[in-house]
Amino acid sequence: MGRAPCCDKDGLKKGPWTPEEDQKLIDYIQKHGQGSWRTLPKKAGLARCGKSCRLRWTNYLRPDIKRGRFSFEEEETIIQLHSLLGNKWSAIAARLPGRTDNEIKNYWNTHIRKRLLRMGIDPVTHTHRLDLLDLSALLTSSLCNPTPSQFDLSGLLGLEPLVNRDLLMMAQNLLSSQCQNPNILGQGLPEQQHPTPQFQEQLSSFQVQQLQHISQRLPTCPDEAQLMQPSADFNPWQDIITQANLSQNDFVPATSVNYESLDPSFTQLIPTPTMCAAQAARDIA
DNA sequence: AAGACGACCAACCGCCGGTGA
DNA sequence: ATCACCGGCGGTTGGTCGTCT
Repeated sequence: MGRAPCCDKDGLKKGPWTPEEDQKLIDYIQKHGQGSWRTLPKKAGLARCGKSCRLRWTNYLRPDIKRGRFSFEEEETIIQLHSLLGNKWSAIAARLPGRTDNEIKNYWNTHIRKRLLRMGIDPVTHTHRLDLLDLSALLTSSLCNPTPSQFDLSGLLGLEPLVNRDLLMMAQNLLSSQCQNPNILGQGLPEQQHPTPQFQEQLSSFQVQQLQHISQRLPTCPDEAQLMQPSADFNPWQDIITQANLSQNDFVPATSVNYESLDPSFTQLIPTPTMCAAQAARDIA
């Protein structure tokens, strides 16, 4: 049983602050300084709880607050600090003069987090994800340029603990179409490895044209700089995630992959998701 | 024109740690 | 050692506004 909320008493106002309330708070703090939040509202003539006053002051009324859009430098700083500190918003805010923890938290959740996801970066671990195009790259290289040993699909099953099984099946399905040799892929799989009817339905809406479309939009001969910096408004993984109606839970962070458990021919293709995507696009084209 | 939808963000909520009685 | 109080923190909510259909 937690403590009762500090402002559940009758008569205390909640919700948005009016300009008059703001002015009362500013006047009081300019005259007496901040602190003693519990008693401040009464002294300042405000029908608010102390907590509400403190929040209003620290997040909005403080004179040293910098308003307006975050600069590119600030954004980069937030990303770097978040990779070190995690969701320690107050610690991050302490290193960004004029910005509040609440503002940074909001900005992270509404802008940066989404941008990282679009770039194929896990916003929690700050690492690239092992995702569908990683798999497609692995499969493409292994199956479309086959040697007898690479035709053995048993090695692919080693990926199964790492990736949603349906996702693995989808990758196989995609590439079986691309390789125009679906029989190869169907061989050697135990019955339980085949996708559920429900998932097959999903697959039907996610056809090879989509991947071809994506491959056309990738640079044909990307240099390393381009590979490492996917365009902000285009991310092939996001397209695929959207098309296939997948969720984040269908993926595992690349850092959690046990590379040693994989066939060497796969691990050499893993370096970055972007590299894999470009390789897959080249192979398909 | 209007309703649906999503993005944004101020504000709230519950919890935690520090402190003093 | 225990309890109450206080300030602070991170997660979540809900109102507002712009865009889309």
